[in-house]
Formats: sequence, C-alpha cells, structure tokens
Amino acid sequence: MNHLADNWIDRFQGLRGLPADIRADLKSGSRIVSVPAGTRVFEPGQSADNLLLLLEGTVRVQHHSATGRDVLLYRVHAGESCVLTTACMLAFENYSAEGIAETAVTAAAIPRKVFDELVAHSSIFREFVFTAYSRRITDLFTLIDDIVFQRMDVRLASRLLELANAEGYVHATHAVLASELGTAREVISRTLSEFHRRGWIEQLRGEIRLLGREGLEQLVRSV
Amino acid sequence: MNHLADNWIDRFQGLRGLPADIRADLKSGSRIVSVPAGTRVFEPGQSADNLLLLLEGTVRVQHHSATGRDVLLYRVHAGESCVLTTACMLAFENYSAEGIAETAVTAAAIPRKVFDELVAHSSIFREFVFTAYSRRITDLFTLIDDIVFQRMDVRLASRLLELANAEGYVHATHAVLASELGTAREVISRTLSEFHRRGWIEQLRGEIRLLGREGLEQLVRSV
DNA sequence: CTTGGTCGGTGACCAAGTCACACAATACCG
DNA sequence: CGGTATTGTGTGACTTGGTCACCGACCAAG
Repeated sequence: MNHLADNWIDRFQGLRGLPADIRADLKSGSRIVSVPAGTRVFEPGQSADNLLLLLEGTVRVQHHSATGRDVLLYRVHAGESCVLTTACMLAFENYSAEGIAETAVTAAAIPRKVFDELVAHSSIFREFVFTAYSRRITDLFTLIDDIVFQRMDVRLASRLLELANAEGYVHATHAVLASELGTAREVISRTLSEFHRRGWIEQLRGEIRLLGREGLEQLVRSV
Repeated sequence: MNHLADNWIDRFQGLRGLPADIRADLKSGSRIVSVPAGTRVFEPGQSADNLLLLLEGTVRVQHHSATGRDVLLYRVHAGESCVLTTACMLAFENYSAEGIAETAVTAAAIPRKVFDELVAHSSIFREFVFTAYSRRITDLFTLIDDIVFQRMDVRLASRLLELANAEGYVHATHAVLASELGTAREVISRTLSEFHRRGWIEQLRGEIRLLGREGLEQLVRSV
C-alpha cells in the first residue's frame, strides 16, 4: 500500500496542479485509511470530521426512508471525493443519507481543520472541492429527472449495461436492483422476465447474463 | 432601496459574524441588482459569473426535461444564497437547471473573483457557502425521498398548506401545481376533486380556497 | 359578439407499486 | 447426512399514478 501513500494526490484530476507546499501540507495532514466491504463510511446523525478522497473501491450513498426501502443516490468512485462528508463536516444539519463501502475501500482522510486550511490557502483545492459539489448536485438533478420521466424498463436496461462486467454478467439480486432504482422487487422481476422473453438476458440465481448488448442498448436509445 | 444597500449583510444569518474588514470587501465588491418577476436569473448552458444572495423575493429553480415537462427542484428565498450559480461559476459542467424569479427580486451579486477572495480570507464566509451547499443537497435528498415514497395526495396536501396565504387562498392553476410536484395536470385535477368531495377545499378558476386546515393536515400526518 | 387561448373535467388505457402468496435454491446446523 | 431456515424469484389481484384524447367553460382582445 506504500505506493499509494506516496503519490495518491495525482490520482485526482483536480489536484494535479497543486503547488509543492500545498501538496506537502495535504500529504502530511491526511492519512490513508482502509476499510473492508460493507463498512458504513458515514451514517445519519453522525457528524463526520474527515473528508474522504477515494483511492480504491466504491462507496454507495443511499437514503434510508421511513417506509423501509432504500434509494441509491449516487456512487463515489476511486478518484472522486466524498463531498457529502464535507457537507456533514461543515454544516449544522445532519443528514439522513448513509455511505456504505461496496468493495474494500482505501481513502485519504483529511481532517476538518486541514481541509479548512487547504480551502483557505489554495485556489486549486477550492476549485476541486466546488467542482465535486457541483458534480454531486448535477448527478442528483439527473437522478430526479430519471425518476420522474423515465420508464422503468429503460432505467433497468441502462443500469444492467452499466453493471455488467466484461463477460456480460451482472452480479445482483432483483432486490438489489430494485433498491438501485428506487422501485419494488416485483417490478424488477417482471421487467427482467420481459427482457428474457425478448432474448436479451439469461437469469441465474443472484446473477444475470446479458446475451449481447444490442437489444438493451436499443431500448435505452429509443427514448 | 438605499436602506437595503446599507445593511443587507445582516439579513443573512451566516454572515452576521463577519469581521469589519471582510464586510467592507463584500460590500464594496458586490452590487445590488433588481429584476422583475419572471426573469430568468440563470439558465442552462450559461456560465454564471455572479453569486446571488437574495435580499427580496423568491427564485424558483427547476429542471426542464426532454419530455417538455418541468420539475421544481427547490426555491431560494430572501436571506438565502443561490448556490447553484456558484456551482455554475466554479464548475466546468453546464447545468440543465434554470432559475426563474417568481416575484420581483432584489439580490446582491458577488462577482466570481470577489467570491473566491472571500472564501479564501474568511472562515465565516466559507462556512456560509458550504452550509448553503449542504442545505441544497439535503433538500434534494428530501425531494427524491418524497417523489419515490410519498403518495401524491399527501404531497399535494402539504404543498397546498405551504402555499396558502393567511386567508387560506392558494393562487395557482392545476398546471402550476403539477409542475411543482413533477406530475401531470390531470392527476392534480383528480386529487383536488377528491379534496373538494371531502369538503376540504373550494375551487375557483386559477385559485383554491382551503376550508380549514384540519383535513389536509391530518392527511399529511397520517403517513 | 366572435374568436382564440387558458383552465379545468373526464373516460379509457397503460405503467408501476403494493399485497399476499407460493415455491425453489441455498445455507446452516445438529 | 437430512431437515429446517433463509434467501431469491414468480405470479395474480388490486390500487395508484401517468398518458392520451377529447370537451366544455371561462376570459380577454378585437
């Protein structure tokens, strides 16, 4: 993991331009943390005191609703910052969103105080942070648009295409897909049956195999 | 309008603690602008070069979708900052959200350059900005939750209670309410008929009169 | 008074979410 | 190893919400 500790800053597009002195502050002021898959990186009510910059793995940010269902809000990938923890850090409000490590995760944790100093002293760091915020906000806009206007079959098709690995397998139960899209498990089951009927997929327990991407892609494009 | 120009900073909770020198910079670096109701304050594709702090009026931030319908994302009220313009200012991405003045609006416009300096030099200003961001993000979370899990009748009832003036009148057409809630006009018409049938409201052209708030409030609470 | 535009109402239909099951595959455990 | 619990999936009946196609009522301008 030492190679990570050395030059992790360059993994972030927006930080590459940082001058040497700020880099040094950032490196010495932060520490590298690793957590296993499934860890709650942050949770409702808990005030975060570190900004996380993801070096490896993905974090799923979701909202747990009163009715017991979850909605996926967005994913944070390696090379992105988990700006929601910033929000937690700096704002008085406590969120009802939680972050869960989907895979094993390695991240650079920047304490509140260091973060504040970096924002004050580096315009590049400022831009990095604000860009991260805007990306999240636009992601949320897109999500809302999707939820309101897009048909479920199209949303599911495009999600399957996203989640499929190189061999065309998607490792996910119907229930997981339902929570990804903020819908009910039954709806996923039915839509998948339909996809199967059309010869686009094959179903296994806990897994879906895409038989070519053409059909699904056409459905997605057809909007 | 001169009384506004003098002490507008104190209208913002988060800015009251600003030290005198920063205040002076903020005041001299910004200017007061007024626009009539209906003005597009910002729009997709246009890169904003001012952060707006609303002194009077409200701005409706909405997303215009490909299907021709609009969704209300949130409202910015007097005493709040329109942080989306910040996002536009600082980020490379161009938004598909637009801001429309719902009433005549007076605002303090802070140019990009001044904004950046203030963020660098004042921790209080920093906190103000980040707090604004977090509030928007949580608002969006709540909206998503609402859309996904809440029944339309409940959402409409609570919106009517919000929008009603002291005399219990809501000045809005069914079409407007539909776009507020991201649904179709017909759905609003039906739900309002149902509310009328229950004796909760009276309908006029372009206007709704609440006959007491108890029924609606009970529906909202019943969730 | 016409005419065109806005506003609201309605029925038929489709898409999606809910509820209540049933049943198969797998995991666990004595 | 076999039995039981848990998890994953399938399905029918029903409700809610969104879409489409229309209509008639109101309103303002000429």
